[in-house]
Amino acid sequence: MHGEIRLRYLYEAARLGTMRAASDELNVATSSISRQIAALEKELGMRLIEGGRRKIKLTEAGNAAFAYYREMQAHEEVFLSRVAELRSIRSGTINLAVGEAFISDAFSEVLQDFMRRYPGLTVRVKMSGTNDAVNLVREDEAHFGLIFDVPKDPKVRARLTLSQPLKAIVHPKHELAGRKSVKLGELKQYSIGLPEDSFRIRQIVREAEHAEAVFLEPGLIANSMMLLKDFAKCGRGLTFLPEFLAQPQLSEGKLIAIPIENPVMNSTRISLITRTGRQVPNGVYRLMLRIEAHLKSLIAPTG
Amino acid sequence: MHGEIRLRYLYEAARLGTMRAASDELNVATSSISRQIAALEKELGMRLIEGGRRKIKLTEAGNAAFAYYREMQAHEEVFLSRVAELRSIRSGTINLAVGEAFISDAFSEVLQDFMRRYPGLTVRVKMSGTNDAVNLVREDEAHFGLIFDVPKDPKVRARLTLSQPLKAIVHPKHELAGRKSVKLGELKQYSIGLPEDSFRIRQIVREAEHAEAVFLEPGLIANSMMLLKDFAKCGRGLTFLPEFLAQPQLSEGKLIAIPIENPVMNSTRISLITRTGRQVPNGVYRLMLRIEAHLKSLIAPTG
DNA sequence: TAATTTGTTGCGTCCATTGCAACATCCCCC
DNA sequence: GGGGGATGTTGCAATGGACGCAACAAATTA
Repeated sequence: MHGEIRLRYLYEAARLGTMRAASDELNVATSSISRQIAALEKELGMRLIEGGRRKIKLTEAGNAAFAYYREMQAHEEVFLSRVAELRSIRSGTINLAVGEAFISDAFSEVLQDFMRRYPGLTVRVKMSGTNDAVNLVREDEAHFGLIFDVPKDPKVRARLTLSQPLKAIVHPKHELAGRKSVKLGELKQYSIGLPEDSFRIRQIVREAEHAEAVFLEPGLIANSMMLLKDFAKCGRGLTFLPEFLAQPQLSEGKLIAIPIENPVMNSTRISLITRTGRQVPNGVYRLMLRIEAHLKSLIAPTG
Repeated sequence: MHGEIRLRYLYEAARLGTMRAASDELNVATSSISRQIAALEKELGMRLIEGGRRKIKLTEAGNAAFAYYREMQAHEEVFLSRVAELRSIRSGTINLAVGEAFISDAFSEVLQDFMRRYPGLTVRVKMSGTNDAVNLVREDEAHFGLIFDVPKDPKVRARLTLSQPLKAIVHPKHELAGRKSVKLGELKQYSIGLPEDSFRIRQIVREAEHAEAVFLEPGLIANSMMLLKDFAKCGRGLTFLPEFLAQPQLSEGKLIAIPIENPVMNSTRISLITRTGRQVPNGVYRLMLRIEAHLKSLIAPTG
């Protein structure tokens, strides 16, 4: 039934007592009111108003229609206000896909700062491997993504790409601490912490190993960057991380980053990606700008 | 917004994944789908589907619209089934206005028998004075009414009118029990039970008293016919009731009805009334027929 | 009973929705 | 990497429903 107007007319007529009052209120001819109500009655196969009287009085079916319309009205109102909320960035959900390498103190600080500024916004962060993150972005499951790589998929575009070599991260008192750079082969003798196979970092390390025909035996395999960082921080061994991930500790001198003489490890980049051609909501756009600024400020002075 | 179709199209398109599938499902041109969705987006001032992709993917606002439509759909379904129920007499409410004189065992038996036959129907009985009952019928607050009178209001029509004189009701062992008839004046010496002033019966009795210049002092004033009947039944005194109200006891010989030699008391009638020109629902009509039959069967053999 | 108000019906008009067709774009598969 | 198929979008004409005006019937009020 396409009886939205029909119901509306019935409702107003019943509410105001006469069709003419309703027609006045709605700025339509009385005949329309009469016709639409009649049509609705025909459609439902029942009388909705008591016949043969002047003032409008609803039958039981009429009352049901009346109540139904009012309820529908309330729901519509809720819906519209929800849309209005969404339109004015004050509400909504931002879906964010971040690759393995981004969960750091500084990053969550940026996030929390943003959320403090837009209290109505919900930011949902999905941490996953780089590949998964790309998929999430391509399928519009995430508004944008942060990955430790540069996208090859044509459906995914990088808004920002920053060079971010993998470096050897060690404790200041570590044997290698003073070195300006190291070769991959030299590291065999040290205790090494590496992420799981599913992590892009691990794959890159593997590529580098392969290129130099070196095989590194990790002493620690973890699925948490934090854990690997802590592993280095307590001096037990070294790990490979993009510099920005260890930024605060590097500044404070609690950790040291040593460049690695290997083309693969040095050509890595991080990207902020969106689906090609996608127009993101306002709130999402702001968070994107914020994160871009953060990444630039973090990386520019360093590398 | 007259966006019922718009929402429907959006819903189907989202549900089926493509506009074409939706157009196929809905038997409309794909262009309509596209246009209506675009119109809805313009109306709401937001994008509802993710742009620049093949398969339809809803934005957050789109999801809100989707959920809204589904909910609305559910409500409509409920409404329609409610109407269907009402249409097939199986459900609904019958509003019944009965005057003072009708609350008897036999009457409630008829009612209960009817309700047993139509379990979905709700019968709401409003007992009141005759005047109130007439008003309820005139204002469509009651589908029909049973009154101890004949209506004078042109807006109210009597479907059935039966003569039903007020008689003196006494116990078989009462002093008057053997009499074929009595005059009003003779009753002064007996204990009499009468209803309250608001009852039509009382008014009629008062008219009769006035006509014969007699004043009856009631020993019992009650607002319950049942109570008055019991008053007579236990032999304490007499009361005035229309015969049919004491029917079962009269048949069983537990009470005796004595005609009164007074034109006012003998010209009283009961009526089944409806509002002039009103077309009553099917269920109501059946109950009406049932009650008419009951009244006729009750009264015809007696008088 | 006359006057006023209210709901209903006939007829011509207007606007939204539709279908068809051409087009731009995208995706898949060879 | 290039065609073939599918998808969404836009232009144009046609259809149909809602509308307004006006005359009418019914009912309430004076």
